[in-house]
Amino acid sequence: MTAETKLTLAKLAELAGVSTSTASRALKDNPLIKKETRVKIQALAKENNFSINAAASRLRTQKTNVIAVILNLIDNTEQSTTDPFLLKLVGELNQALNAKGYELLLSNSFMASDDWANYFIHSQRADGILVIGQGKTTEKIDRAAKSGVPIVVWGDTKTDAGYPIVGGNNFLGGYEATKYLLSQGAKRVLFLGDSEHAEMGERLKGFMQAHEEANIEPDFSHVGAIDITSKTAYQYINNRIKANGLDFDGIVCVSDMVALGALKALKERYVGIPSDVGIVGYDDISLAELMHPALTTIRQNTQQAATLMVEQLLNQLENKPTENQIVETSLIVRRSTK
Amino acid sequence: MTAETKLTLAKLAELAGVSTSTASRALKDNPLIKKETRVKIQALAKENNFSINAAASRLRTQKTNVIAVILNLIDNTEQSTTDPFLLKLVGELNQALNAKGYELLLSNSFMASDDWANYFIHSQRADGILVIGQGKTTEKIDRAAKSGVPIVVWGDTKTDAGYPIVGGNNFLGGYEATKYLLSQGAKRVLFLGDSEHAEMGERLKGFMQAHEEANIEPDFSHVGAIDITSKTAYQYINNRIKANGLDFDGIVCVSDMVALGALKALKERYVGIPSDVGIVGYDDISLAELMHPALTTIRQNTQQAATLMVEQLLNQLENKPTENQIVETSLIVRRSTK
DNA sequence: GAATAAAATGCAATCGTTTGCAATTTTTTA
DNA sequence: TAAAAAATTGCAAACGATTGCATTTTATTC
Repeated sequence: MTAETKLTLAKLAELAGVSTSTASRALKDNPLIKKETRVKIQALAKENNFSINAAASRLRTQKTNVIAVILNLIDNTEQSTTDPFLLKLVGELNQALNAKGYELLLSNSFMASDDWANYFIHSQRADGILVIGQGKTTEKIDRAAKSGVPIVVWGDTKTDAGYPIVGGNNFLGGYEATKYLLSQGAKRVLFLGDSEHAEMGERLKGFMQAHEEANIEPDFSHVGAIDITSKTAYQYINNRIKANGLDFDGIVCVSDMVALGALKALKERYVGIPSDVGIVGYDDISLAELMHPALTTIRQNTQQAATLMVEQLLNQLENKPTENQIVETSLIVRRSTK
Repeated sequence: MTAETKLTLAKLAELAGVSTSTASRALKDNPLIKKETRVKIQALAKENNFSINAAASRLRTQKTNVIAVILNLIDNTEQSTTDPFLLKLVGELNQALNAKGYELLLSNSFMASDDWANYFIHSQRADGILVIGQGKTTEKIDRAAKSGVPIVVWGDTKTDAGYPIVGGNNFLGGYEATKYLLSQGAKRVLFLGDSEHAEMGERLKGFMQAHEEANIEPDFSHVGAIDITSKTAYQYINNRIKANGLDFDGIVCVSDMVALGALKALKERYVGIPSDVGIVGYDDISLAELMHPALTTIRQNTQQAATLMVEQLLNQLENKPTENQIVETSLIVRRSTK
């Protein structure tokens, strides 16, 4: 029915009785073209459901208006595909990018070969890269950045790298979480998370600092180095109690998911929360307040995070200077702490 | 440093001392080219970090190897950006698409104008469209499909549309959830969800059927028609109890998120779960088993869902026949029911 | 009303690949 | 060893939009 041969700019121009150059300019509202002509062509385009061929346009302009977002998974953990915080961030990035006229190409670090600069940028699939998570090693990121590709990373802002990093104030987050627990009377606080991971390492430092200020010697046996999933947290707490009994009265978790795992293990053993053990999570995912007890946690403003990341990336695309950015972090007190 | 002018196929060919045609074919392992030449050029390409210009390639071949995934949000609900189930599905789709050599362009229904066929396909941004959710009206989907665009929808498979739909067995899910509650002695079961939404409507039918088989007259006052978020569920249960007292002893929820909201409201009022009220969720998101009590729920196999959707889409791209597909659905019994 | 300036439009090259067909080289056959 | 067949390679024309520059049209000035 409507199977006229595909509508191209040339045909549209012909329909309008102008040249393709005029048509092209008219569609972009170029003031070089008489206003009258512009509106006429624009109307015609709308009427005929015309839309510019992106492939051709990209080839010609050397610009794609696409940004690749890479979920930088920690190798074989299933974390990221599932982690609500990261996925939420993806959603926010999508909004933020759209608002600036960009589209979002989603990737994870498994595919897309190892050479991001080539795969995404030189191949003209995208104009820039947003990486979610530093992973355990920043090798790939560094390589891409070194080759001059516009790139922004969500991670630990204390890392001094050749590219802008946007992240929460992890030190402060860890500090406040811990301080709050201690101020409520906790004496033996556990840190649950993998401190080799840069962001988590910062939080651990905050954890230490809070102890120092409270004149409590942080007991390193209380620092649990585990991979960041609820399942492992659950197992860890279970095993620990089995082995040592309840030798702690507070937990600082590196994510709400981890907190949930811990919470479950404790509840199953009838440990009172917050009476026996206080728990503080991290991220403030939407479920945190639905928990019972509702989870005290450190909120990271994902919307702001997305906006800042996109901002920094656009700065690079426009050759403006860039800098690391810190996202608001705040302690949300709920019922899992006294 | 490495700022030689950008490497194109032509230059690579020159380096190798062959024509661009030969180079092009060699890179695709075309048997037309002598094996020896092929490996030589491939090696050279790897060595020089060459990668084909996607824009040019797409223009020439009229194929993008990109699939657009549209989160078809229900207008101004904040649902989808947050809903773990939908985001999980996105993650799985990404994997499934990558496995078939496609990339994933993420969109939500807010942007991308209203004319998907044009915006994504005719403009050569993508080869096909995967829609997550039917929304309240399928208008946009219908329009896109009518214009002959390859499209697959996640939704209610009972809908008879001009395009393949992949979805869970919603009738069965609703049926089993309800039947289980009734079999455990529940007498007044609430259905929590918006039955105007096609998938939810099916679940409601299953709900009815189970009642019929158990010879219990489903009391329509027990069908709560609410928008599907945990917040509204929480409010609904709160208001209801305030108004009517505890006039039910079981809840079938249309999502785990809704179940969590309900759960929270009940717990706050010290309603025993499952002793006073049994709850069954839907989706089996990763948090379901972390709840306390762990949530009985209907699991939908998202991985299978993603695989089937991609399969149906590829069928369309290859002009093979397509059909609606039903994803495995199973009752996972945990502690929120007797 | 002619000359000049300003505004509007069109020409044609270009972006980098792919591919039908023609041309060349190598192998086989008689 | 020449002719025919098979195996390799190269030529050149697309794909559809954008844009510097030239050209035409319209408005302004004297």
